[in-house]
Amino acid sequence: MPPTGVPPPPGRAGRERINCRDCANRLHCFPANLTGRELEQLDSIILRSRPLQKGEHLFSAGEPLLQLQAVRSGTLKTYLLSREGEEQITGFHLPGEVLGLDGLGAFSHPSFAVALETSMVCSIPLARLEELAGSLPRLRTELLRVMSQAIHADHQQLRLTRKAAAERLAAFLLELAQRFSQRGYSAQSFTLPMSRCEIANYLGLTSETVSRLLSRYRDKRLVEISGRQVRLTDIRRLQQLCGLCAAELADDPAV
Amino acid sequence: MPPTGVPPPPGRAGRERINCRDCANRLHCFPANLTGRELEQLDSIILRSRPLQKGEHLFSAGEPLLQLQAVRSGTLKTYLLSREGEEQITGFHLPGEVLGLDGLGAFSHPSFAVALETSMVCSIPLARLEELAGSLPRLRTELLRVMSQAIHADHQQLRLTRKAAAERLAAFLLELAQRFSQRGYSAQSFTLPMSRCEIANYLGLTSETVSRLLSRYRDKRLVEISGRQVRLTDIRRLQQLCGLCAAELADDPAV
DNA sequence: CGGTCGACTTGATCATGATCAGGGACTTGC
DNA sequence: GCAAGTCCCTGATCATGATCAAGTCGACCG
Repeated sequence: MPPTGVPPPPGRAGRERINCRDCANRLHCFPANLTGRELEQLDSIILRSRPLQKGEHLFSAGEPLLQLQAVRSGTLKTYLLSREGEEQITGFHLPGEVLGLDGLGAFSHPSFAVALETSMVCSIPLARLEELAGSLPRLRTELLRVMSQAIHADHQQLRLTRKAAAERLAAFLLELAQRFSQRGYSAQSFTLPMSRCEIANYLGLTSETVSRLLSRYRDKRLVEISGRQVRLTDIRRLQQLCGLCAAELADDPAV
Repeated sequence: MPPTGVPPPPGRAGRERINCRDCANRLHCFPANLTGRELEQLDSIILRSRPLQKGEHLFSAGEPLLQLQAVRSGTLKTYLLSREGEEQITGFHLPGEVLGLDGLGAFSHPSFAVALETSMVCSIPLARLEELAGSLPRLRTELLRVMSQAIHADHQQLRLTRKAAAERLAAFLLELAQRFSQRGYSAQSFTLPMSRCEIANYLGLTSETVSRLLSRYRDKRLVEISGRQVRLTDIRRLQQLCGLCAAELADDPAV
């Protein structure tokens, strides 16, 4: 297996006492806008458990939702399972991203979360979080921010769904690159934490189509691909592609 | 124009002082689980403004988001506008449903909301809501519930996207029926508040496909259709259809 | 080392739904 | 009344991406 897409955050040994203040993910995580004392209070209710191995589930649909969970390192995917047993991936989650938001209302998970590689997660017990939210206005604001971002992201994803396959995949790669870059990794060069199949599922395509498109991108010198290792060699044209339709990729000599 | 899909809630004259306690939508709205004093406090910060006419915008992308808004009567749609000017409908909103959740983080609307028919809306100023949330734990829970439901609904919508057209439309009709029914109207017989074009846009189809499918449903005696007036004559088989693919609708003699 | 397994790639064919085109029903305004 | 406009329906054709079918590559393992 190729190396993982999301190595542990740079500049931090794994051994020391982990806390939010020093966490490399802080600015992309839940407590992005909390300060000093607030951060300490939040920190004091957070639980950090053992790493999840690749393929291990963090939670499953139907289980009670007793805590929100934030990715600390690694990558997870969340997915729904239909009655017929079809998996529908609803998201890939990088460090700093919060899981469990879809079940807060029902206090029960509607979805599954599984690690795509060895991953660490911070757990925030709901009962204590709600209690703390009473005294920390900024924490409330943060909660709303995180949830509202999730809603907006879902809408964007929904919008993508209507575009041609080539455009969807380009947008997916660019979005991944941007998220890696925000987290201090290269935007040009990274390792996909997920399989072609999972990308396809997420984008509403088949793995064959994803394969073919990646090959086409490679032939057009937009990307270099080797297994899950990706290098975006022409981000500009990938971005242009996102505004165009698939036909334009095939026909336009500029692409 | 045909009669509106969502008449004013039964049992309430329009003239008296409107409040949450007596509102027909209460149980499907924001304050579903609030009681006595809590309800009064929430009620005291809510503003009710003049009705929106069909086609009037409640808000537009880019505008500051100073209040959450709940549909009191009528129907609205929310949509995103791409740089190229393409509209993507993100939802149809019946009485009791809350608008603006996608922009809470940024304090600015990412989407547009427009009335599909004459509609009334209750506005909840954000500043006062956040203040009130500090003292009312149950209000905080409600906020989370509403947002989390929105996220879950978006995931379901995303899941639908992968199904065949016939299935998507059937699921759409059934979901609408269920929402009407929850609000005290008939689940069998209702008037669509939106055009074929808008249904198509929402479902990621074309209006031609929606038209054809409705005709096919009619031929198969699953529905009766007259303009925007819909009668679901065989809900059972529509439900079965949701688990099947389009081919099965065409081939299966049972359908 | 050979063998197996899963992930990935590539080619050929097919079907779903988009696109293009035309016509009808109904509303609104003059 | 007629004209113009919008919404809706239906038919014909086309293209995108799914499906079916091999085959390759690399990792892991006895």
